[in-house]
Amino acid sequence: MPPVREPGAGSPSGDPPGNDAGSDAAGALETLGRSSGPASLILSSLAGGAKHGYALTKDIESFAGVRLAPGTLYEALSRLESHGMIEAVESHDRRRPYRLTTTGAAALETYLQTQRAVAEVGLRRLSAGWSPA
Amino acid sequence: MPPVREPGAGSPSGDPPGNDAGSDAAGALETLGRSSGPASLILSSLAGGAKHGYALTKDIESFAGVRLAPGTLYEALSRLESHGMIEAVESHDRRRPYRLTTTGAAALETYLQTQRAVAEVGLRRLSAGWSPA
DNA sequence: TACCGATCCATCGGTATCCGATATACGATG
DNA sequence: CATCGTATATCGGATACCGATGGATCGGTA
Repeated sequence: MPPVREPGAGSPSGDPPGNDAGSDAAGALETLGRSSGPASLILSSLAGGAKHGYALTKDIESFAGVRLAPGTLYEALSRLESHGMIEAVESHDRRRPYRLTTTGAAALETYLQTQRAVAEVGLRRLSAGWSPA
Repeated sequence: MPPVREPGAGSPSGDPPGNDAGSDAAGALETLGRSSGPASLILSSLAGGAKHGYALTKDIESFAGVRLAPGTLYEALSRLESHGMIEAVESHDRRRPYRLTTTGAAALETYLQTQRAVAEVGLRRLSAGWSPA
């Protein structure tokens, strides 16, 4: 994904139409889930330490206020694993914990920075007054 | 949506002021689109002024690096309109401009604040070191 | 004039994401 | 010993999202 820029700082036609190569971590995250909704929540949760599915559900609910349905959770989990963003941890009881990989951490960081920047653009526009000119 | 809180970690700057929205505007936004991907982008774009569909596509691409497919755009547009988040503006030429409503602006603000806070939780966890303890 | 690329709106079919319900099973608590 | 919280997994349904397609209009230029 190209860097976030706010128009007005004069960049006439700087955007190359050719899309990003897709080989970088941020692009990869975006292919996981249409809007990376559950995926980024799971990765953020695992950034706080390895957890199994049920613990993820509760952690995500506490820090984001979102309760992921079981289907959503396990599907996203296996998708993330097959993309090398997370990996399973050995266990002998019922639980199947997952851990963030280096790839996953890098992808998450880039993604969250973009998310935050985009949110700030919106908030800035709102406080500048959106009423009809 | 419940307030965002990070368990066990002090929040130095991620200080959401007493932001109980009072209305369920934020919750309503979340029902639009699975993860409010395109919807929040459209609303953020309109927060910068009324625009028609094509202009939205280009604006969103410039500030978020995301190109919305036509189908996605017009579907989201009519969904947002039917939920009272945006409204059509009179026009006599080809263009069909839309404008943010008060409801839409309120929902967007709450949503973006949550988004930013959630992103900051993830980033904080990442910089605290996610490697296995 | 004739052409052509950029602008502008809209619909359709396919697909994967997301969800809720359901099934199974273990451990503690009453 | 019944019930609740923990814990994982799968299935079917709904639909958001996407890409392709199809027009129509406008401005520039050869």
